[in-house]
Amino acid sequence: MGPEDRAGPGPGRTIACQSGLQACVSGTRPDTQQTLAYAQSCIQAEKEPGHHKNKTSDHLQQLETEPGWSNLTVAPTVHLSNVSATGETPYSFRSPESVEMDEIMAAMVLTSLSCNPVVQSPPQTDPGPGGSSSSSSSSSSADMECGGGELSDSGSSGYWSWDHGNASPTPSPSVTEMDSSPDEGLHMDLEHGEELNAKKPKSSLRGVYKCLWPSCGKVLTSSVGIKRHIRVLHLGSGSDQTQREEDFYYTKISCEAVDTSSTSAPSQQALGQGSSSHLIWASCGSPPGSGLQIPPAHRPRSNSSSGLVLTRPSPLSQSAPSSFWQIHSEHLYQACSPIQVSVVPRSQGCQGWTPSTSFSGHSNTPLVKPRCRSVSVGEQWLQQNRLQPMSVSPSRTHCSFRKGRGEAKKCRKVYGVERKDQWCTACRWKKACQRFPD
DNA sequence: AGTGCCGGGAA
DNA sequence: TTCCCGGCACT
Repeated sequence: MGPEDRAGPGPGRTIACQSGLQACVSGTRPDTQQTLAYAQSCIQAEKEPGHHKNKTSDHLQQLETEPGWSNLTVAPTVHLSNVSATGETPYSFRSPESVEMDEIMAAMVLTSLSCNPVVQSPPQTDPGPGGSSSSSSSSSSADMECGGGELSDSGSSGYWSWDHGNASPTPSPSVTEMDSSPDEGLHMDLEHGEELNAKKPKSSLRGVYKCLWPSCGKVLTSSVGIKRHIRVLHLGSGSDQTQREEDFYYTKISCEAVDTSSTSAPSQQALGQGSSSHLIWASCGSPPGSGLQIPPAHRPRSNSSSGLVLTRPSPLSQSAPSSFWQIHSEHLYQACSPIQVSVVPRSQGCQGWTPSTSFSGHSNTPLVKPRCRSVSVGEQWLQQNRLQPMSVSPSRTHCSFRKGRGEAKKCRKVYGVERKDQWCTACRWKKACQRFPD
């Protein structure tokens, strides 16, 4: 209700304007997007004077009555003084030159801010039980959650493409899912992603291809490009085999090509769950991965990626049970076989989720180790939600494998000694289990 | 006996 | 640094 409305052309602008103003007034560093939205909206406002005024005041009233926005009391005030002060002697009063100046100013603001990472701290209180907003809160909390503020549609150039029809900086609906149970989170990632797409018919979906190579987050817009990138930078000029393996190392990410905020949001919300995470877009000025290349010697096993890598299910990960997003997280020990988690019904009691090694036709023989030891979704998930270790995927919660020692099953128990190759590396090395930490 | 993993050592 | 394992604590 709320957010969807706000996502619309008119109200969205107003909200954005308020937020921007509030941020400015409160002295905190304004959120880039909000500020952008503010600038943008003001520009827009000036271009359509009368219309703006009515809408603004109407919407302000509406806002003030909305519980979720009650904390924005400053904003309306400021906004009113700003808008109506100039608004009563409205924009029509202005000369074209002044309008143009404002546009220039706005452009400068955009330019100066667009490169700043978003360090958000809008202390947006919980909208409360009003339910108006699971997603209204998410609209800004998404920004909060994500560390990937540097996301930008067009990188450091400072140019922000903006879909006016979709001008609201409403990030994505999906952040609230972090509060929900982890498993739901996975589901909701998916669902929200779809919802998001459904809600934004205007923005076109575009696929980008992300390099899954550890520590490389290169994102390219063409599969050919990403293949070349992988072949050249990671695989080296190699044999036929390496040429065929390029597919293993990238994944396609669907993202919205137009709307910056919504593009970054779904990824951000996933990213935000991890520490020191970042999503690297190829279009960004300096993708960390681009300068960070792994010497071929480390290729086969090195799995420590410097950040969370967000992927869509690729050929590598399509069998992930319910997760749309894969998270690569850093391992102390290079963890994990390239396993895919799939729930295999087993007759023998509660073995629970049984990772099965089906890595694109690779066998699970320990000798043949695929190059990319990607983290299984389940494991990624566990690691990602290490803070909430008790809640696990349903397939696991069904089974009460709570044994006395510790609380979690370790690789040994889960896979058994006979499948030691599927243990996490730490377990194989008789170290503290990384996959199922206590 | 089975398990988890620390500490240490080999490569 | 990576990998492995003896050995201990614990169940």
